[in-house]
Amino acid sequence: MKYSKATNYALHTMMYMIAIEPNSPLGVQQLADKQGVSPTYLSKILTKLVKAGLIESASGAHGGYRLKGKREDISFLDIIHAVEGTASLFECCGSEDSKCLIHGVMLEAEEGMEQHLKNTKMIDVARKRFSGIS
Amino acid sequence: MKYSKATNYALHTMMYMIAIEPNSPLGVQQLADKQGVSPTYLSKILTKLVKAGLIESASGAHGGYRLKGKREDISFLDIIHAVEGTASLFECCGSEDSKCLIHGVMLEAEEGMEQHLKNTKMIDVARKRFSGIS
DNA sequence: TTATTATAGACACATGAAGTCTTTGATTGG
DNA sequence: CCAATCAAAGACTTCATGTGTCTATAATAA
Repeated sequence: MKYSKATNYALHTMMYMIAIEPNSPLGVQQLADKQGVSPTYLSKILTKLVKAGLIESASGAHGGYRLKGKREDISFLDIIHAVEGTASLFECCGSEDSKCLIHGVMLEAEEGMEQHLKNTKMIDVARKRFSGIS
Repeated sequence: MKYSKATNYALHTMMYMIAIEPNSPLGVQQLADKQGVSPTYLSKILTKLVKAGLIESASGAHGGYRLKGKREDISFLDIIHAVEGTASLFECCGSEDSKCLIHGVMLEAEEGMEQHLKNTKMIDVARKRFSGIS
């Protein structure tokens, strides 16, 4: 029961892209260097963010990744859902959800966490302070 | 990023033990039958609950597992921590926590979930309704 | 002493995370 | 058109963990 490292990479990469002002495409090589991770691995993660509609990609020379849509709207939950998926954290007695009170409590708790991740926008954190990539 | 099946088994077993009134020892065979899981596997899970101080065990004939302490105090979080451990769900830039704002947000979100699991007592759910084991 | 019951550990298996490598496809610049 | 650049996709490896099973050991009651 842990968030994957991929989620960590995705959050830091998105934080960087949101924090810097110019919205020109960034190469995966450059982004990977900042986190000490291989470019090919990071590209697999970023592709998930592309498919989720958070960023867009451009092939060819001077291509790379760029924010898509309004940077103010992107929440922590958007990125986490893109990487981890949207399935519930708790599976109970074979998807007969409504009857199981235990399942209900677990879902409420999970919603409590997601609510905070949904309300917290990346840009709010980016504005507080941005020192490099950490 | 999912809760283990072991947590599910632990929650249902504890819910059963809290719901039934007589506090006589229950054998693992009996408890395992209700959930369709092997006794030896369930015993490994219950041993964690013993070490966490939630229940106590007795060997020998007419032995088994029994609630320890006050049944009203046991929360969902107690059981989850006993099975899953108490480590944070999110690991960031090498445990240099305080500086990373992303880590801070993730911790706050996790605390939101834990708060709900801590405030919800097993007995509250047990009193609502208890139909068999689900 | 024997039957019963929990505990512990070794073991096997499946799954998913984490990462590498290679090929393909798209785009730009000359 | 050609070559360089860059993302996308898939096969593959490795490792850790969850999920069990099985057996032996220890404790307790009749």
